[in-house]
Parts: sequence; C-alpha cells; structure tokens
Amino acid sequence: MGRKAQKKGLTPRSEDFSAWYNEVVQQAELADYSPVRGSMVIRPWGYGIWENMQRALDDMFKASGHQNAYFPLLIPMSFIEREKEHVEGFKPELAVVTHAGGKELEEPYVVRPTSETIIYAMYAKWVQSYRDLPILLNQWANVMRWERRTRLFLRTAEFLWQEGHTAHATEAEAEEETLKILGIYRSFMEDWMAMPPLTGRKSESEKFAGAVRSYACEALMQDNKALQAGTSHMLGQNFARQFGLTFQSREGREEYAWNTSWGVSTRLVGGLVMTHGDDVGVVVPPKLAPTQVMVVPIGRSDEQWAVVSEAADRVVAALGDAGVRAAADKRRHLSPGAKFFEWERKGVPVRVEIGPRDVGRGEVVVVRRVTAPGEDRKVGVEEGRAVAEMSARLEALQGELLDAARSRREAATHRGEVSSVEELGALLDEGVGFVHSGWSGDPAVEERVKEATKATIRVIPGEEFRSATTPVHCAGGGKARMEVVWARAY
RNA sequence: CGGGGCGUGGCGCAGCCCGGUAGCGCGCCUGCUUUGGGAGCAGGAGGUCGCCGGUUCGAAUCCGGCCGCCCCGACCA
Repeated sequence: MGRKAQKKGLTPRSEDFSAWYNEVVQQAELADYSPVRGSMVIRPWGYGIWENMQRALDDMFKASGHQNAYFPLLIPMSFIEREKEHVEGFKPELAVVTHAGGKELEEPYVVRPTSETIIYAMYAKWVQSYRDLPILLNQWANVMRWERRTRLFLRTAEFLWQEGHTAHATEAEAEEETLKILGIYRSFMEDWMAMPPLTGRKSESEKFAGAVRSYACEALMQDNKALQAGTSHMLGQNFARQFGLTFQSREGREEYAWNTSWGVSTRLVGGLVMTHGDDVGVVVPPKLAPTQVMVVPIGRSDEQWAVVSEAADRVVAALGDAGVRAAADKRRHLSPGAKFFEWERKGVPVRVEIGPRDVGRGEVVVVRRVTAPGEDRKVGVEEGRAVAEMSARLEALQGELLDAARSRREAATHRGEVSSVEELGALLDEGVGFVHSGWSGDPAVEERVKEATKATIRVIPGEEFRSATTPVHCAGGGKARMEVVWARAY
C-alpha cells in the first residue's frame, strides 16, 4: 500500500480501540456528530442496519403475543417523581421542558428518559378486572438522557429504542415474561447479530432504577470490555402501587398488577461494530446488511461498460429473485478499487465483480468481506451458479461470524477460582474479558472490587453460563454464595 | 464536574513563538485521457481564521473574557 492508502486507513484496533471505533463509525457513514451536544445523526447505512434490527425484533415480539402502541414524548414531572428509586436513578439526566406556547408551564414536562411512569398511568386507566390482563405492549421510540459523556451509538443524549411494558395478574407470570424476553433478546443477538451474549441477573447495584430484579444480555467486545446489550426488568408491584394499577381478581379482591419492562437500543449498532469490525472497517452480518451483495461492474470503454453494466443488472435482478438484497455500484467517476475500499469499509458481506474478462467466460468474481485463513479471497464462479449459491454463501458467512465471536468470548473468559481482588485485577490486565468468580452477595465487596479494578459484576449468570463447579473462593473476600461474572464495561 | 487537547475553505492540517500577501493535502467543478485494489494531467470554484472585547498604523498571530467540540477520568440501567 502506498502512502495515500495509509493516510486513508483507520487507526488499527490494537493501537487505540477507541479511536478506531470513532473513525470506523464515521468513515463507514453509520453516523455523524450533530450540532446538538451528544446527539448524533444516524446516516442511511447505519439506519438501514437499525431498520433490519427493528424488523427482526418486531416480528419476534409480535410472534410472542405483543402489540405496538405509542405514548407521548413528554411526561409530567410529577409522574417521574412518584417512584422513589426511579426518580433517584434518572433525575440527574433529565431534560426538562419549562416553557411552551410562549408561556411558562404550570408543571414542567420531562422529555422521556424511559416511559414506565406514563405507560403504567395509562394501564391503570384501562385495567379493572383480571380479565383485562395481561397487557403486552411495546413501543418504538426515541428517549433522552442527558449523559455527561457521550459516544456514537454507545451512549448518546438522544437514542432510538424499543421499550416493552407489560402488566400481569400474578408474580409468576410477570417473571416468566421477563425471562421470555431475555431469551428473545439472546436469540436475536445470536441469530441476527452473530453476537453471543452472556445472560443472567444483575446485582442489586446494577439493576434498573425502580425494578425488583433486572436481567441482562452482556456481550464481549473485541477490546475485551463488556457491553450491556439488552435488559429485561421484573418491576414487581412497585410502579403499580404508585400509579394505582389495580385489578379485581377472580376471587373479588383488589390487587396490584405485576409489571415488566424491557428494551434494546441503537446501542446494538455500536455493539455490532465492536464485535465484528476489523482494521479495514465494519463487518455487517448478512442477515442485517442493508445490501448483502454489492455488484461492481468494471469496464474501460463505453462499449465495455454497456456490456458489464447489463451483466450487473442481470445479476442484481437474479439475486433479488433469489431473495438476496443486492445492488450495483454503477458510478463511473470512481475506479473499481475505490469502490472496493468503500464497500469493505461499510461492511457489505459479499462483493461481486464483473469485468469484460468475466463476461467473456460467463463468470463473475465473488469476494467475501472476511475470509478464513487459507481461503481464496476472490473466486471466479459461473454466473448462474454464483446467483444460485449466494444465499448459502451468506448463511455460511453468518454462521462463521457467530462462531468467531463465540470463540473470542470463550478465549477471553476465565473460569476457575479467583481468590483475591489482586488476582482479579491481574487477570483483567492480562486481557481477560469475563472473569467468573464466587461472590458473597455483599454490595460492599462489589464496591471494593470496582474501586480496585474498575470491574463490575456484569451478571449473576444463568444456569447455562455457570461453571461446572461453583467457585468456593470470593474475589473480594467473604464466603462465596453464588457465581458472578466480572468485567470492565462500557 | 476534574485533567488534557483542539477550534483556520466540505474534511484533515500548516501558519501563531517572532504582528504586515491566508497556504498545503484530500474532496469538489470543467475538459481530456482513464477504470481488474483508493486514476492522471490541465484549468477552476470555495475561507467573517469559533465568538466578543482590548493593544496596535495594522491581529489568524499578542492580551483578556466567553462559547463549542473531542479524548481521559469521575458519573451513568
């Protein structure tokens, strides 16, 4: 590579992961900084990925009995203040509307940081009988949290998400819903994002403000920091009590409903980037790629161009018929090489090159965004066969990305006894991402470990993620009563 | 909120120390030649030097104040 190519390259991940992330997000045109502090503009390529995420999740929510609805952006201040832990958790980052219509408002409105309060206030209005339950609603919305420090996709002042809010007649049913959603999130992250998370319960200090219990999906990024990628909360009757969400049971008693809330956000796009990206750019898993196959025609003269251009159209159409999202890059002012770099940076899973030589042979050149060691980067394939095999090729790539991510996670996971804070810190400094250890359940220990190592308890792992033998030693002291997973987190 | 850095054509930067013509690369426009890994040549467009004030004959440059952004930390479901 010449000097030019170097200059246009990204900072390598190994040199400065944070700089790499910022550069890749902007250069792949996923998002850009906006004139509003801490708020980003999501550009078409990034928004296309989000739209595909939305579609997949929305289908899963619908398939499990949920419906979409929409609640207001503005919430009366008094609503937020009603649940004590909730207000303590969110007050510092609220944006407040005090004036409207040229006058000061009698009661300020907050721009929703999350919608539990207004939604359960409405549920209270709609529910009288146990026959009105459960209510299983979701909304796709924007929310605002005035974070002190923001990062594109990972923590922005305004972000897009979905928030599910349900109300149930029994505690068991609400708990079941909470776990069902956690499972849906996990499936989505594995099957669509190729990002395999750990799942489990949050410790008391990490749980959602106002929840009884929080569950989370925690994914490991390439810099071995954990990213909380989705949360599902069992709210108990906390909000129901504050908003008068009661119902009459079959037995004729008045009871408080049991609530759950759960969400994933545009943060997932950041997680996707940090899970699969390389020093060339983003790598988008085929199932989420707005364009799965980019066809690049290559031709010199107008005569050649006419031929390759027609072939490109033919291939794009055939791929479309085969259910593959394909497009042709027919810009003539850019050289083929420039297009290769651009689409690789954006992470299009497969590129098809069609030049005069290929057309002459009835072939196309197929290039995968990532190749296994030893595998040919570019392969000439007969045109019809390339089209026919494309879906399988994309599926294989999807599977390989998941396998690779899972291997990275396992390679960066420490299981076994950790008997001191120093040992825990040393492991993390050596590049371990997830450290399993015992924990007494004492918040003071958790705090001490955080102080010393910057690591927090990401999850109290679900059964599947627990070690074969429960650790006896406790990283921060005391007697181990459960297994936990520590990591430094975003 | 603490520490650090940066504000100069669309983007990335130099110029500032030592005051006097705003400059470079990329990008953009036009034309021709090109196109299998970031095209070449020629011509061209584009800048209230973050804002306010001060010093000076004269300020991108010196002085004071302010604002904004980025990074690290603290904080944060």
